[in-house]
Amino acid sequence: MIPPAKRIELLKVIAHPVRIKILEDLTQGVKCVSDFEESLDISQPNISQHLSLLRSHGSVDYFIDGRLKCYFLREPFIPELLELLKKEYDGDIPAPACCPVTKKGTYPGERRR
Amino acid sequence: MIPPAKRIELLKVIAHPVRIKILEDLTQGVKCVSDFEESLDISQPNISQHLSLLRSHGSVDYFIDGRLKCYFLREPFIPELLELLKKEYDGDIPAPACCPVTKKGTYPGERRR
DNA sequence: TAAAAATATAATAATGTTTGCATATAAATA
DNA sequence: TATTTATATGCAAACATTATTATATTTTTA
Repeated sequence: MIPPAKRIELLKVIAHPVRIKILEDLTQGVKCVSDFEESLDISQPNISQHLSLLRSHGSVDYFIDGRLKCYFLREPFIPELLELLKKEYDGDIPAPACCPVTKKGTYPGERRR
Repeated sequence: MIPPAKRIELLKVIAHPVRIKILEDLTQGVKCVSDFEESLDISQPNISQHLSLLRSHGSVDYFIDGRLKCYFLREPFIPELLELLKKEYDGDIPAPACCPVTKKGTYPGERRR
């Protein structure tokens, strides 16, 4: 079964260094826009744009409190993805023992890298 | 700790419907380019382009057997990601009980959505 | 009520991604 | 050796993403 288009879209939206950082920050708790101004070193409008994109994809939402907007994580897929991103692996998947098992059958050429 | 730039780059490369499908196919075993021609419904040059991008990021590699190129998964992060992508969640993360806990202190405005 | 603070929006330029198409390469076969 | 098969490459057009700048909106405070 192939992951549905929506989930792939979401993945694409998340896959940006600034947005990853925003989401990482949000796993620590609620943050308002000016908090991100401290941790992100990009302009305020740019932060708002990234937040707006994340919100439009349901990744985050906010409460309004006075003149602050207090953002929080909404999409349960995200914390697990962030965990996976940090995971370390030792070595690659081993190359398959022999090839090819394919619709075309086996070809006579010498196998090599 | 923030996932390093390389891993985010990789995520971005993976986050494309065709490439997800290619990687899904490869979790089933070795595939050559013409196998993808059957399962993907895009042109052969386009398939080669996607494979080439995946290879340049270390996601896949191939053996040559005759005139076939037999692609296989190389990046151990990928199978786990594909699993996670298929995972279902029921409902969003619950909104935090109260806000805001921020550098600016608590603002007097009424909290609301 | 005017000014300040916090955030958002719009327009734009720069950049990057994706695909389509034509062509190239390399190996196998006739 | 000419043809066919399998795959790759190069280039350009279409499209999407990103950051920047200026400005707008909303709320609070003076």
